[in-house]
Amino acid sequence: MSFRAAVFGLVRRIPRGRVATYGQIAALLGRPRAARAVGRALGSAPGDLPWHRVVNARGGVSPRARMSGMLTQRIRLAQEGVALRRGRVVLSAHAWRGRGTLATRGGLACDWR
DNA sequence: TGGATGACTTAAA
DNA sequence: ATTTAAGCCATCC
Repeated sequence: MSFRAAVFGLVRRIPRGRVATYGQIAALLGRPRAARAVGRALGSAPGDLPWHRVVNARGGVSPRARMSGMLTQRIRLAQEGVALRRGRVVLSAHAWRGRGTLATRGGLACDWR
């Protein structure tokens, strides 16, 4: 399975009203330093993928070529109850804890602060 | 095969 | 709080 497919699979497990960071996704996939690649993968995500639930380490909507995407992301997040305070998601309140995400491989604790 | 490309991240200034 | 610089990486061409 390609890294990309794995990313999609994991993103689909993020519950409504919750968000994950690029780094978190990468870590959960066993590639703690592939955060950047995660973002790149989302660039070509299927239309039904809840890509809007992925934000950067600071809880903000990462800048991108087209502004429309950022707008959509903010709107979609708001629609499911994820509010942005000063332009950032309050991770302490909406961060996805991804428990049991990788029951198979051990020692993959998502390390975030 | 090799280099370019970002929806990243962290450390430092 | 902001900005810069430098790693890091799966894809794409």
